[in-house]
Amino acid sequence: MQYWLIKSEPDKWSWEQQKAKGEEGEPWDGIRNYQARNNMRAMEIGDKAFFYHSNIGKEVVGVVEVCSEIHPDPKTDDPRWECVDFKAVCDIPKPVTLADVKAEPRLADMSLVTSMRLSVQPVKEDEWNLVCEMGGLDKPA
DNA sequence: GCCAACGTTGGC
DNA sequence: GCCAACGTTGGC
Repeated sequence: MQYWLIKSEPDKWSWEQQKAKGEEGEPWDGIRNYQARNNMRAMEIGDKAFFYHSNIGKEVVGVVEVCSEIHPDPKTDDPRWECVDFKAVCDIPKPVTLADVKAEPRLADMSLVTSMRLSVQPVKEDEWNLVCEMGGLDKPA
């Protein structure tokens, strides 16, 4: 079981749209970065990820779960690009903003801070637990 | 809307 | 294989 963080501009694909898909989930297509794709290849069904709104909001708004194996990106014929599907798990009661993360010394090594532009990134277990706590979840998702 | 950071592409 | 040019991301 590993933890991740995925970014989306709410203009293009928002948390509300993700939740509306429910159990069916949604392919995380459109990733055109090798490191991000490699992270998706390392995912297993049942892994959890934070859903982060970039650009607008700049906050962690929800928790999703990997619900498919890696498969070709349906949006392109280029065989290099693959993706997994995510389904919504729960809201973050108090969204954790980028400013919150930067203000917390224990999160200084989080990829969100150190690899700002990476759109699919790993999250360490202690980081995961702390962000859950900051977000107002009683116990980590 | 600007611009810095950074990844990718392509010429040599 | 280097590196300049270019495109994209994402914070501000």
